[in-house]
Amino acid sequence: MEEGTSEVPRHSDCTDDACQWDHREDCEVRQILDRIGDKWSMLVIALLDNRCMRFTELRKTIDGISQRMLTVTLRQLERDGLVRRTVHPVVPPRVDYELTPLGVTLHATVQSLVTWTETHQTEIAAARARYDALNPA
Amino acid sequence: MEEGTSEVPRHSDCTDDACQWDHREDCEVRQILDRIGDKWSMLVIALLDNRCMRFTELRKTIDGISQRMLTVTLRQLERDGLVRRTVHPVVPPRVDYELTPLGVTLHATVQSLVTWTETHQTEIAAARARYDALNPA
DNA sequence: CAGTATCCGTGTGGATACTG
DNA sequence: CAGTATCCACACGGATACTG
Repeated sequence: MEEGTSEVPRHSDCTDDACQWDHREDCEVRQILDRIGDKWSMLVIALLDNRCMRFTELRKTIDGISQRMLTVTLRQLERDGLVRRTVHPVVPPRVDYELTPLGVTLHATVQSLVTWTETHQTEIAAARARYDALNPA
Repeated sequence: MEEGTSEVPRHSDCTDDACQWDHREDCEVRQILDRIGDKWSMLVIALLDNRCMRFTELRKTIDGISQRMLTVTLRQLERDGLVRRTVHPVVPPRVDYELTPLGVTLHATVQSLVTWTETHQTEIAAARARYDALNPA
């Protein structure tokens, strides 16, 4: 924990305003980006937009997710303050999940990334085809 | 390859406009998001903004990346049409990397995610601390 | 229903050595 | 300098079984 290095360690010769974040392994931005970039978190965030969903409802909607990974993902998102988990003391148990206000703001940002991907997926597919044609296995 | 299911398989009870993409495992959006969400791609995209950089320059700037992973990451980005690789036939070799126009558009989108993270990282840290306090290991 | 617990396969990525 | 080529460790995540 070398907290002594108090300066923001952006790379030394960076003079560009757009280069706002550093690139250390322990960079907090990267910690959070790793969460967002994991296999399932974005799917859950996207689904919970404006909506409250139950565990099984999420499980059925997200194709291919295992019970374990849904639990793990929801716990992480809850820990990060992005999702609120509400347990109803009934039998059988009922647990609702919804975005927190913080989660809602993330959803908007993630949505723009999704939109970018949708907009450009044909270009990317074309680029890949071109590359693969020029670079045989 | 069940191309027969021509309908977009968004979850059946979704009536929300914000729910624009489906959640299948083979969803193209997810393929691309997986690339963007991998360990190093975003770092490279972020660094190449408005700039042309050499291999070693990237290597030195991105803390913790191995030679292998930088090569792999750059090749994937090149294949996706996001980065252009230029080899100068000199000795010793010189290879420059820069964003393509498509890569530039992605950079803008990624940057908004980075900005979100920077803006909210203290909130997330607080939420984690709160959660960890309530949920002992 | 909404989980936990356990086991285990695989892919991602790190370390190291070598090369045009 | 800018890579390839191998080898390998470990975290991620899937399958299965069990439970309050």
